[in-house]
Amino acid sequence: MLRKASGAMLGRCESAARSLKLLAHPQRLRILCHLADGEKTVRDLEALCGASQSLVSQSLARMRSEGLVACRRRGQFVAYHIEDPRILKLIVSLHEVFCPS
Amino acid sequence: MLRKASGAMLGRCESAARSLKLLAHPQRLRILCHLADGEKTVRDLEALCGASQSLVSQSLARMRSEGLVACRRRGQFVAYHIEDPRILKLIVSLHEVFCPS
DNA sequence: TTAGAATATTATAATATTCTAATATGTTAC
DNA sequence: GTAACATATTAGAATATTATAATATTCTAA
Repeated sequence: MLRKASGAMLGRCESAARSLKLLAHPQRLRILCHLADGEKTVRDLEALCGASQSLVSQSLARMRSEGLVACRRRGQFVAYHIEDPRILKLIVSLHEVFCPS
Repeated sequence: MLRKASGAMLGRCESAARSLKLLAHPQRLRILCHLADGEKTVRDLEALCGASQSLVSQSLARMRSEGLVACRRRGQFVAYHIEDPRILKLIVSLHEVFCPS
């Protein structure tokens, strides 16, 4: 018994895919994994991920514009955290699935 | 306390990102959601997703080449199913996160 | 206010992805 | 065999993504 996909399903897949696209990149995924561990500054993330300042900043900007992360200034630094609780849940799931202990 | 990302983490992010890239597309995500519901033929998926034969077949081929799905011939048809149990888990997680009941 | 460090932005070349159309292959029924 | 249907593959234009380099902004300390 095949039911045509509902409009709701189409929309949810669009939306989920848009978020997933941001996770589907090694650099951004690494950033999110580190943020899942707690707030980090751009500088921290550069060091943790071994990526250039520009790339880290661009990655964060893109994820910020989609509401995945948010930031606040801490003195000289800008500290980022995961803003969307759904993304945090996904990172946890990804860890369970891809990082068996 | 910042620890540099381990080599293992780098590798796992690469691998997870490679899989996620295949989920991060509305058309392919729809296909996977339908397959999570049970085996489907290419023809079924064309109808369910409202996509062209070529596109559905290409999408399936790409996911097949990465081991996400597998297929078997059923008479005149070819029926696909989710092959990688990790992908099935992810689809379930995505449903929990993006499709609140 | 100036220097220097941290972050953001912009432009761009290189590369990858997506979708469509055309064609090929495989299967069943006759 | 051939017709008709199901699936796969190929080629290609349109578009999107990525990483680097260069520059701009924002803050702090002196």
